[in-house]
Amino acid sequence: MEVNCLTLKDLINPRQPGLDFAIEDGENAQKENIFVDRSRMAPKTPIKSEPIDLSKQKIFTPERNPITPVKLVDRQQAEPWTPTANLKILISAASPDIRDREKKKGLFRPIENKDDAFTDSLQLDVVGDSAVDEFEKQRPSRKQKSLGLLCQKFLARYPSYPLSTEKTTISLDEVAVSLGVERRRIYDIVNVLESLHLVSRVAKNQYGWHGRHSLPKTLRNLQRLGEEQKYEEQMAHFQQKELDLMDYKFGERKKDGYSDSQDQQLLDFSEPDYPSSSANSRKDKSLRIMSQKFVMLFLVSKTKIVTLDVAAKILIEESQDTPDHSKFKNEERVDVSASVLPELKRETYGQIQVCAKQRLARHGSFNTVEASERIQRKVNSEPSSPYREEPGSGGYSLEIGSLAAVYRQKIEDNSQGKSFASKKVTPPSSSLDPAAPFPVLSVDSEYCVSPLAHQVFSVAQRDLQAFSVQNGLNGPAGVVSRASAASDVESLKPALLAGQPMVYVPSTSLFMLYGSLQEGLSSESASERDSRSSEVTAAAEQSSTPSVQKRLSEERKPQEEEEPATKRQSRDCEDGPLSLVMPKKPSDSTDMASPKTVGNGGSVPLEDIQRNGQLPAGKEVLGKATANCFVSSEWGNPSRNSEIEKPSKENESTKEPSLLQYLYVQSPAGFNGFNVLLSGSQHPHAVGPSSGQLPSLSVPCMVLPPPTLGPFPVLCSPTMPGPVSSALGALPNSGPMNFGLPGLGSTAHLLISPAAMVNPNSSTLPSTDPQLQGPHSLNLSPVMSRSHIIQPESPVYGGHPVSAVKLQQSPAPVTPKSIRRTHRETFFKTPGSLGDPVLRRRERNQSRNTSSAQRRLEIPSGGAD
DNA sequence: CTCTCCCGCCACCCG
DNA sequence: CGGGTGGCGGGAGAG
Repeated sequence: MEVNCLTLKDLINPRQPGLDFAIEDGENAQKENIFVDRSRMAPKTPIKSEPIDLSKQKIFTPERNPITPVKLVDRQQAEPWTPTANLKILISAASPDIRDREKKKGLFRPIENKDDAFTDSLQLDVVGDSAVDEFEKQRPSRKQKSLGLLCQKFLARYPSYPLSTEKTTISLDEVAVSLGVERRRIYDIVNVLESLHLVSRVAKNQYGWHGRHSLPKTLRNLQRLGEEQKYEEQMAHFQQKELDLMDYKFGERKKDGYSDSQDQQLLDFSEPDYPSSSANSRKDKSLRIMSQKFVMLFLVSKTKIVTLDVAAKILIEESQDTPDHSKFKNEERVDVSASVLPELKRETYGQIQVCAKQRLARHGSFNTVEASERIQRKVNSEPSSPYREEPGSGGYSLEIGSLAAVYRQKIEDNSQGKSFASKKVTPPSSSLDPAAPFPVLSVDSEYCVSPLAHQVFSVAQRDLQAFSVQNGLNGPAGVVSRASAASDVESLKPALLAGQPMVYVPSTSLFMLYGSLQEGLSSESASERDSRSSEVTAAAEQSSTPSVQKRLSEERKPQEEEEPATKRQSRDCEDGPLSLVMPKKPSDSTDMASPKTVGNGGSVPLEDIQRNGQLPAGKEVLGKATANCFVSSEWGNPSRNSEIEKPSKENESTKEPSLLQYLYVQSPAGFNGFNVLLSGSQHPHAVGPSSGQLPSLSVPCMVLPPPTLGPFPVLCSPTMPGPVSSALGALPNSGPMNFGLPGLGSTAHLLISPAAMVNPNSSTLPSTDPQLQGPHSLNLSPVMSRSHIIQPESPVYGGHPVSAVKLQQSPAPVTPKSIRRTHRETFFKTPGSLGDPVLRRRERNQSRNTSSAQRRLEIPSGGAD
């Protein structure tokens, strides 16, 4: 694997999720990634500065958001290598005027693929000529252009949970420009999102961004509709057929079965009358409707496995009105939907494939382990082929059960060999212990925690995957990692298990969907939330050592309860972004998928698990590498939503959204291979007032196990130092979490500090924003007692070396004040959410006052939902 | 070679 | 009638 250090640049420009993932070694994937990175990196200029002028619109913040950079990223991603991407970046970096001009010229549009020439020139300036050549060589592959990625980019531009007060307008043109794609593509995305009510059309060229607030409801409704439609049955029917077909094929028969005729019986129902669908005249509805139906299928599916084939059949049947050829189109529609919702697509797709295969192979029972192995193999073999659904080959996603199995094995293996890592990494057990107050400092000192922020998280979500992959976190089998690495977002497919615990890979979309679902489902009680997570964990269950976790969880609960109001929001954040999704019980009427853990996984007693929600997450993480972020996020989040946003604002205040979201340091000295993820710019900075409030800072950090270690327990360091324990109690997030997997034993622990630590005085951090922004110079807050200089030896991507960062650790105990939720929030937030500049600002302002310590999130009334 | 799905033309419809 | 939308064919690209 390549070394993975994130350079500041990287941090600065949050890459898109998808791309990041790709980073892996996978040949193809890497190529892409690499290029992308380069392009990103190439422009040393503040890439993020401003992506594009979305600003025109009133409230949009998306652009500015840290995430916003996504745009840039997006572009890059979209056209990663292409000069165009660079060009775009440059332009964006450049003054608005320039941008405008460019736009006018229409450079961008053509740009997508074609402008190379033009871009080249530009790029040259910024980047080296050679680079250009390379770029040209590698044009953006189709993958890069995929709808899935595009969709992610799109989503990244907007806050997941926009304040109600704020209205975000989406200008199709702007988006198209910023994403470097044609409008036509944007329509596809918008239509799908519209079907989920994430956006709604306001006027021509104008869509309103609703965010995920209503997503849970929407999903519930869809689920309900799907249930009414009896999609589940249909699916089962078709799936069965599919399997049979496979068998037949092998046997000799051919696909008769497939034919719809038989199936049609099931299909009688009429189209869903989903309100949202603006089924007006025209076909237009098709995409929207198809999307909804597709989602419905997914939601309804107990197995959570939905093959495109099956979906297409069902949906097609429903929409028979259209002529035959239409069928084909419908399939395409489905495909589009799937593309937009990559996770779903992949997952389902892959899963089915796997199952079928297995079945075929073994006529019989499906051995999870074997299955997983196969999958791994496949994944390994074709990491790079994101697109390929791998029709025969397996899927990327694994069932929890299989995943867990593999995972465990891997863990064992790893743990044995790599125990060392765990040793080192794992700081004082005490630290881990929830009860123990917070080892944060110690951790920091030991591990070089940086006072950076949570934004990290958002980034982390995206990048963690990459990290993990790179780092070799792929532990469990590499399966996950590889899969994720595979390239695009798409490759990362979470496996969703319908009633079961889900293993979720953090992909934006999925996150959104699932997170929301959870939220919605369990709207209220934190406890439920916990339970969910616990469920999720189920898969991991065994592994976890509950004791600590339990404690943590216990502590948390109280806290959570304490802060009901906040909870909601926080919850959102938590659930949403973080996610592991576990369908819990749907508190609400519908239980979407949730409710029961079906089972693959686990049978872990919920009780134990509950607290462990984290653990599970951890497991997943292990499994999927990427998961890390999520996990942490969840923990932390209890109250964080609002906060999260706030922080972001703060960043923004500086103006640039924090460029740095987090710093990834590859095994700095002393770490034994552990990589540290520092949150960047998160400071609460808060400007004056707030700063005062926040005396001490702890730095949130994540320690990533060395590549060698596959699975690892995650340690979250609460931002708070000493008081932490209390803090924990107060805030769910705050507590350090230790996730240990039983099997892991020696595995390294990840420390994640959800909350960012702020420096009380901040003197050190004063310029946080700038610093953060500044790619190169980062000052970590003095918080750290010791200063570590971390040099990223090998930059992960482009290899851009990150400038060395010095971390000063200040033993100083962090006071709660310092801690700002902001960090955390950001941390946990999904990329999209993070990005919202506007929110940040507002929140920031609002939040500023909130002193509180720790983590109480005060959510501005408005913010709450 | 097969198959997926991206591109973008151009028709549909709204205003 | 103009322009926003988006259906749908063609073909590039990936396996």
